[in-house]
Amino acid sequence: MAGLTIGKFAAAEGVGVETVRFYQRRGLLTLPERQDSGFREYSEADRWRLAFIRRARQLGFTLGEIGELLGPAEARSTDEIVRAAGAKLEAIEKQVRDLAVLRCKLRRLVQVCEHGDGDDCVALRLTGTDVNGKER
Amino acid sequence: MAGLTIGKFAAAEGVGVETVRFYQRRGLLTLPERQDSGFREYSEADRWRLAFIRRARQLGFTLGEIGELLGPAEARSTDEIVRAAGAKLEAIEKQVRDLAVLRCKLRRLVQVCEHGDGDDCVALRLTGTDVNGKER
DNA sequence: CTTGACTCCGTACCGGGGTACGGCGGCTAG
DNA sequence: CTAGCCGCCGTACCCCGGTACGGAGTCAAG
Repeated sequence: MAGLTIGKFAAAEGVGVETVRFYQRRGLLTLPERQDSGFREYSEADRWRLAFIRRARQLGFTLGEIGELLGPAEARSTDEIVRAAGAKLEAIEKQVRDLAVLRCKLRRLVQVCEHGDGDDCVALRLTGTDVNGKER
Repeated sequence: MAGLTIGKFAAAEGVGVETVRFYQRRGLLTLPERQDSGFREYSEADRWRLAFIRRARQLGFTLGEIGELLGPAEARSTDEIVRAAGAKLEAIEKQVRDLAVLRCKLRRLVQVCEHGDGDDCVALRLTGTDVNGKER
């Protein structure tokens, strides 16, 4: 059954209590039921929602994007999610390409420097011209 | 060729004036000569330094790391640069691997959702570790 | 009943990387 | 000479994603 208190709830998804409160403030988590004492009481739906947020974060979505996926209609269609995922995928792929370039630059830097004659390779200088090719 | 005023200097490397001042505050750019008027006067060495910073940023170094590479002795050995580049390379490679996983997840998400029967694929569910529990 | 863990709330803070503001003074072209 | 940039400075603000603090109230075990 539900009835998780914030600590259990947070622990269940491996985040901190403060993080849960933070997500609530951001409107990512809906305001939970309250016990008579005023303590928050989390349901399975809440738990699912938090899991969604964490997974989406791991997938590279920002909290803002997650908010858009999650609200405000609460009834985001699968379609929208797919589109968002598609867009994110594009972004990720670009990022991967960029990183590949970067990795390549760094590799060359290391290589050249390691058995170049030292001074020849003053501080990343080579990354500006040779390696890069075009730089702004 | 020296004697660039801050605006020209910044523009020459494609950054904003405020950014140059910001780098100066961070100690990434050394305090430049001043004209009698008090205006900053940038030399080629400064220009090179700024270029270094921008390139290093593009290579994924943080401003903190750049600061360590650049100072305080000004005479960082090639060795140190190489080591830093090597370490950065490691980090980048990890990042690439992570992104690859992520990309894979997103791809699966998109694929499954696109020709699954819709409800089967409620929002990112599949990407998690077998989350059940349905919303609505 | 007491103690200690948990929860409440607002607010402030962290690090990263800038960006903007506002009042002032210098510089240059018309 | 004067308008209109450009530069000076400190400070404040921005987004992002949290994290921490402190003084209350609550709950369960001993």
